[in-house]
This record gives sequence, structure tokens and C-alpha cells, in this order.
Amino acid sequence: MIENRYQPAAVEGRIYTEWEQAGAFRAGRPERAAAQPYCIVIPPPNVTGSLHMGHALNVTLQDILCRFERMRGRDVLWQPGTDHAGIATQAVVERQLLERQQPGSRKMGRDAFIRRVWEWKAESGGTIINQLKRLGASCDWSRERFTMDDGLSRAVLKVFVGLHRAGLIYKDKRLVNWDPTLETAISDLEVQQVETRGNLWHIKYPIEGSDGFIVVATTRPETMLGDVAVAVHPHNERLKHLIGKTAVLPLVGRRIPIIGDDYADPEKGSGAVKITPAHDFNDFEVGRRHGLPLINIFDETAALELTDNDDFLAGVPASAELDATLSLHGFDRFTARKTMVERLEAAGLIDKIEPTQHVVPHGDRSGAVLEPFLTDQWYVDAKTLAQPAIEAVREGKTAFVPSQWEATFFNWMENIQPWCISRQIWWGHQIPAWYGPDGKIFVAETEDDAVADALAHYVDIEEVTPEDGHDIAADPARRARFANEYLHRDEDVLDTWFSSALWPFSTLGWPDQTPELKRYYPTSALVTGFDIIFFWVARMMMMGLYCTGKVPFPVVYIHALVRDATGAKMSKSKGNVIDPLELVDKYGADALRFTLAAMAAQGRDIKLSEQRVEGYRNFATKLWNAARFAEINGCATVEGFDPRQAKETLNRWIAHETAKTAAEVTEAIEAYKFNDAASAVYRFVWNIYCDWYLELVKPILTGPDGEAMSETRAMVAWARDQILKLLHPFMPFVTEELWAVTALSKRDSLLALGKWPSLEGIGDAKAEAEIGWVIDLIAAIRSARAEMNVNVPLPLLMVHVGDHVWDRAQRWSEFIMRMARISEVTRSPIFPRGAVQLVVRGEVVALPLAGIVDLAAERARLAKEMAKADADIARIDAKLGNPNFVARAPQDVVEEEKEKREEALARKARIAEALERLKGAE
RNA sequence: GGGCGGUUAGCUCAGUCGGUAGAGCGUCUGCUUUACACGCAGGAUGUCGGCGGUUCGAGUCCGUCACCGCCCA
Repeated sequence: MIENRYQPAAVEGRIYTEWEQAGAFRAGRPERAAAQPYCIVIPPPNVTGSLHMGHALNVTLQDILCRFERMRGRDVLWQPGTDHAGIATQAVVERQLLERQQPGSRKMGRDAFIRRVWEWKAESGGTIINQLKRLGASCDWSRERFTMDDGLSRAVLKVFVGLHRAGLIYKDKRLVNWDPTLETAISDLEVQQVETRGNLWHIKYPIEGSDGFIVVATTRPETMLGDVAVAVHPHNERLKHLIGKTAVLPLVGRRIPIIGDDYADPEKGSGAVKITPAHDFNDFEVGRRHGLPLINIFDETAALELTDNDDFLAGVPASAELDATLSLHGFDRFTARKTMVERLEAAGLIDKIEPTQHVVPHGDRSGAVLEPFLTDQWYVDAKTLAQPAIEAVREGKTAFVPSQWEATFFNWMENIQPWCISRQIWWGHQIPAWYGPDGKIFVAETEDDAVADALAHYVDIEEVTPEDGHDIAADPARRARFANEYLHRDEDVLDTWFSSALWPFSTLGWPDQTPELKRYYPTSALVTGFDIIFFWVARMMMMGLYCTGKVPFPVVYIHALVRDATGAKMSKSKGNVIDPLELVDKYGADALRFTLAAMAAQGRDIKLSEQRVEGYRNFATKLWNAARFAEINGCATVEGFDPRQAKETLNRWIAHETAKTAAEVTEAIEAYKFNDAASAVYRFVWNIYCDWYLELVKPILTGPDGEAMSETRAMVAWARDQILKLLHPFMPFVTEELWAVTALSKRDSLLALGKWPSLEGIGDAKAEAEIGWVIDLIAAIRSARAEMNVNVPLPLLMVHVGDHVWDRAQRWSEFIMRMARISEVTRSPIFPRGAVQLVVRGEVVALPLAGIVDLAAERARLAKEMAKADADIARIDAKLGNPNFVARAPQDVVEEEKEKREEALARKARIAEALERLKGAE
């Protein structure tokens, strides 16, 4: 006997093990060799990660799709894996070293540190995978990949070298967003612009050969040490006469030109701006336009670097002022700012200090204030790669769902900037570039290839004799020595997203033409959050098209972000994450999954409420008890049972409703409307199957044995089985468990590998009409007696009804008596005095309540109905009285309104009669 | 500054051909009805943010304003 409560904690682990042991999630199961493939690649979570609500939503939706397609018979590959997450992981391990008071990464050295990270990955990298399993994710774990696996790393090298040869990866010296705490460059996307309160310092720069000053306004006075010019707008009436003159940079003594450039907005600040090309993106452009030098005044940690800084000292005469400034060497930028402002104030060079609100770039990982920094970095020519991706979306080869995201995608792709892909950290794919003693760069997939290229080059320029070149090339030991002595590999690693961009095909074996690649690529859909459209989706599109010539997926389903109570994005650094596993522990994975699916309406963020999860836990219990009811009543799956052959109207009706629901659920999942699918199956299970079918079926199941009983038992079990299937993608654990425990003999297969209901052609409008009437009648009686507070059993009179209605009433009398507490159903030609009138689908029935009923209550009830009828009539009359409506509205709409009017009038007349009779009863 | 989304019942949210507003939770009333109190039955609750327009008809389309949020600069 089934227990009366479903206990998720006791079941989920066991069920998951069964799935894995059966290889249920394995792609390429032999019996599906001829099936159509279906493939989703998981957005690889960080190995550092632990499951948060965003993962839970993301994984639930993918699992729904995968389980759905698997049940539809397709050969499903849900490709799992994790991302090495360069900066994040390196930071975690470094923090750990610090906490344990062990030597830091720099002290350990590169190789030791990387070994340390691998060790860390080995011991805790599996955490997130186990958490995904707890949610029920049906990934093919045998194919789990990691972005730093050998195979994937090979793909990375191949793409890097290929893009470099094609001129689409290049090295460039330009300003990058520099994170001074992580001491690495980051990409534009990793910059968070934060609205910050600050000051606008107005500083007076003396003008050479006069007593005058030009006042520049800046939010970053410390960068003035790198100033190379002052700019004013050429049309600035007040200041344009200064163009061509020279200013003397305070604290330094550098002579800098005053130039005309329309970047200097006359309305802003003082109208004049200092130009610091090495420390400001806009100034960099201004400097380039005017051929100005670049003076970098910071080191990698954004501390001042002044002594021995030739650029800084060039052309600056020695002075006490300069010496004082040089003493700031090594100061942090913010300390330097404070000191410098004090000195300027003392010198009377601060014109004013204006409080201001401005945006300051911060690193999204470290939270540090970023510094525009002049460095050599590797870039991807994203503009070129973006073109085919833009085309593909425009042509519909890849569609976003909801489609509004396409605008976001285009907007970014059309304005895309070069992608800085080098990072000055150690954990990641080391850039396959080797430098020769002359600075020549050799990019190759292996060191051996680089050596070969280098030898060819140095023979070519006669640094190495052809004979030596030949000898070195022929001898592995000498090649290694040559590499060691003459070549130096680039220290940097690639942006994590570089390898993620290859994920849809690198996980399938690319660059080898593996059977998996052939079968599952392009994948079938991508499911992800909008926050990584730029980071990941766009880059997969670019790389996929470049490397394989095909879009990596035809559909990108963009789901909502699960936000915290204030609507802020949940993130580890903010510490505002809700732990989904706590909810799983408390209510079960199925309840959480169903909640997320039900709330996954397109285009809206999710604020999760625990009450909702509790409600769907109750739903699982309801389902559980429905199965228990079936078991108690001997309803077991009948092999080969065909619902189309059912004779009982009630059974034909539930078959009809089941088929309708199956169609709704199927259609909704196909359209990625997970919430519609969830509510359709919820409503059916609870409000149709449990509330009505199982209740109506009770007299049959407790009645005498016979054909009706056996057919009904079979139908109860059949409908339950359909429910388990329809619900399985949403609630895999409880449905799988019920699939097993409700079986008399072992089922053919696990439910996870079961067949999705395909119930076309099961429909019965007549059954629907008949059972619909019974339901409406019972509801009307219940409502009336509740309103009048009558609990005793009552007879039901069918008042001057036609024969076929009477027949129907008799057919269902037993059911009506049971469910509406009716003592007997009889036919009456007249309406008895003092009876309560109900109208159900146009037929009048009466509850003889003379002496029982509270006349005042009944009068009130009728008055309420009368008011509603009047309101309906008034509304329809207003419509039909409008000649424009009759003339312009579609004919069927007008007809419908006329019918409604007739119905409302008839209703009103009956209510009037009833009120009349009530008077007679008094 | 540019763009996007939101504003619907006390709360959280559905409502994708324009045709009399829905769910869950909460709330109120009544129930030891032989699966389930994580339950059953019944009830109440909305100038669909404001204003204007299109239309026979607008929560739904257009314009505008307000507030909230996000993305980009």
C-alpha cells in the first residue's frame, strides 16, 4: 500500500541512481540509432560555483525540454560540463592560500600555482555537478567536459592559431580596462559603470608668458601628472584665443600645448579639459588626433611610477616642485590624489571644488576602480566575425525567444569593439605565442611548430645558418634547447569566454570530425539568461559560424533572471543569493522545479516566493494521493487498453479531457511557454481528474462488479499514466516513483524513457456536453445550499423538462445524489411553492425548501442574480443599440451578442417568476 | 544622453488574432463526505499607473506623462 505522504528526501536520491544505472540519459542509445537527435549544451557553470537560483531555473527549463524530447523518442544529448572560469577560480585559490597563510601565487611560481588550482578543482570541482543532479538534471554525465580538458584546449589552440593566420587575432598596444587589484586586463563587458559621488576639481594651469591661467576641470586630479595638453572647444568664445598658447603643468613644470578640439564641451566644467592620453579613453582619441605623446604614470597596481620614468621626465626642467612630486613615487593613486590636491591648494592653484555625481568604472570580479592602462594585449577582430552572426539572426537561422532580445543582440553586435582576450593571470589557456630574441612573434599550436617557424625565420634573415637550422630541426633535444634558449612563450592566458565560445562544438570533439559532432551539431536549442547574451551567446554565434560554417543553434531561449527582493541581480560578491538546495531539502526538487517552470513566463524577472514552492509541494502530495486512491480501488494499468473503445460516458469524457490537456502541454512546451504547460497540467490533475473524475467514479468503483467497473478501473489507471507522463518533465522524481509503485508487474521501461502521450483523435463533444451539465448542476446545487446554509439532504425536482433531459437526469441521479447531497431526483410538471429555483444550462431545477429555507436569504440571492441579469442586459443593449456596432462588427460577434441577450432575458424572466412565487409563499 | 522592460485582486504573478478580467497564496463561511486537512465545499475582493487618441468596442493598438527596474554610453 502506498503511504499517504510523498517523501521526496527518501526517494530522490534512489530514483536518480536508477536513472544513471539504466543509462537513461545516455546519448546514442542503440535503440534510438534511427531516431532524430536532439541536443542542448548546458551553459557550463564555473567550477568554483555552487548552485544558485539562476542555475536552478536554467537547468530546470533545459531538463524539461530534454525529458520532453526524450519521451517523444528522440536521441537526446544534454551535454554537461564546467568552465574553468579563469579569474574567478584563480581568485578563489589565492584567497584560500591567504586564509591558510600559505605562500601566494607569485611566491609559488606559475607551475606550482597551477598544480595547486588543479588540486583544488579535483577536490571541489564536483560540487556543482552533484547539485545539478539533485535537481534532477538529465545530462549525459558520461560526456562531461571541462573547458581545460585536453580536447577542448586543443580546440582553443586551433582557433587561436587559425584566427591569427587569418588576421582576425592580433596584438595591439592601446588602452585597456585594467584591474589594478587583479593586475590584469579585462574586456569591456567586464566593466561595471557605477554611479559615484565625487568632486570636480577646477585647477588653474599657468599660461606661459603671461600672468593668466587656464582652468581645467577634472574628477581625477592625480592623472594630471600624465597631462600632455589642454583642450578647449574651437568655438568657445571665452577661451578660443588661448589655442596655440602653452600651459605649464603645475607640480611638474611640463610645457603642454593648448589645443582646439570639439571634445572639450564649453558647457561642462570650466570649458577646458586636461588631456591625459595614457589614462583616459577619450583623451587617448584626442591625443591620437593631435599627435600627442602618451605618458603613463602608473604601475600595474595603479601606484605612481615616476622616478626613472623617461616619458614622465622628458623635457621637464629640474625644480624643487618636481622633486616634491617625485617623492610621491610608489604612492597609491588615491593617496597621491589627496596629497596633490593639498599641494595645489597651498599653491593657490585650486579655483574651486564642485561636488559631482559621475560614473566610475569598476571591475565586475574584484570591485576595484579600473584604470585605463596602456598595454600590449591580444585582440579578436570582433567586428569582422560579427557580420555573419548578424546575418544569421537577420535571416532567421537563429531565432531568439522571446524575439525582443534580437534588438539587444543587433544593437551590441553592430557596435562591437575589438575583444581583448589576453589576461595577465595563470589559470587558463596560455596563449600559444612565442617571442624570438628580436621580438618576432611565432604563433603556433605547439612549441615544436613554433620552433619550426622560428628556425625558418632566423634562417631566412641569416641569423642561423641553413645547416644549423636543418640540424636543430632534425633533433628533438636540440629543438627543445633552442626553444628554451631563444624563444619565450607569452605569459598570458586567454579570456575564459574564449573557450566558452567554442563550447557547442568543442565538447563534441571538434576539430576532429567525430560522429558526435556530425550527429548533434548544430545543437537544437540554447537556454540561457539575458545577462550573458554578449559574453557568451554572441561569441558562440561568431565562433560557431567561423569554425564550422553553421550557426550553433537554431533557437536561443532567453529566460528571466531570478532576482533578490530588491530586484538586484543575485551574485556571489553581493552575497544576496538564495540557496535552492534549502528549498529542495524542505519541499523536494519537484516542487522547486514546478515553481520555476510555472513562473518562467517570457520576458519577466522572477521574484521567488517560498509559499509558491509549498503550494506545488502540496500538488505533488495531491498527485500521490490520487494514485493511492487508484490503488485502493483496484485500478491498475491494463495492457493494450484503448480509451477510444470506452463505452461509459464518464470515461469517454475523461479521455477527452486528457487528450485536450496533452495537446495543450505539448503545444506549450514546443513554444517554450513553460508556464502555460505547467498550469495546463496542474489544472487538469487537480481540478478535473481529482475534483471531478475521481469523485464521479466512486459510485462505479464501489458498485457491483461488471463491465462498467472494469472499464472504469482501466480508465482511472490509464488517465493516471498519462498524467505521470505529462508531468514527468516538470516533476521527474515523484512521477518516476509513482510509475514504479503503481505497476502490478514491472513496467517496460523507466518513465524517463517512456513514450510521450500522443492522443490525437480522442475527443467526444457529446460526452463533454453531458458531463459538463452534470458538473454545472452539482456546482449550482452546492452553491445554493452553501449560500442558504442548508446542510440536510434535499430532493431535487426537474421542473417541466423534456424527455431527454429527464433521461439524462435519471442516468446521473446516483452521482448527483452523492455529490450534491440529494435524497432523490424526481420530475415535476409544476414549480412547488417555496422552492428554490436554479437554472443550469437553460434547464430549470428546483430544490423544495419550503419551511427550511430562509426566505430572506433566498430573496437576497435572487435579487443578486437579478441585478447581474439586468447588468448583462443593459450592457448588451448598449452595444446592440449602437448602429455602428451592428454595422461594423463582424456578423458572428453581433449574432453572439443577440444570443446572449436572449439568454439573459430568459434568465431574468425566470428569476422574476421565482421572486413572484416567493411572495406567494409568504 | 540612447535603448529596453515593468506598473492588473491584500501579496506574487498570468492574460501572444482587440469582443463582458484570471491563477496560486492569503482572507471569510461551512465541513472528522470511506485518496489527500500538504484536504473538501462555497464566498468576497480589481476606475487593469494617469491623461489623450484610434476603433462599433482597448488590460490588449498608438501618443504622452509619472513612478520602478535593467542594459548601453
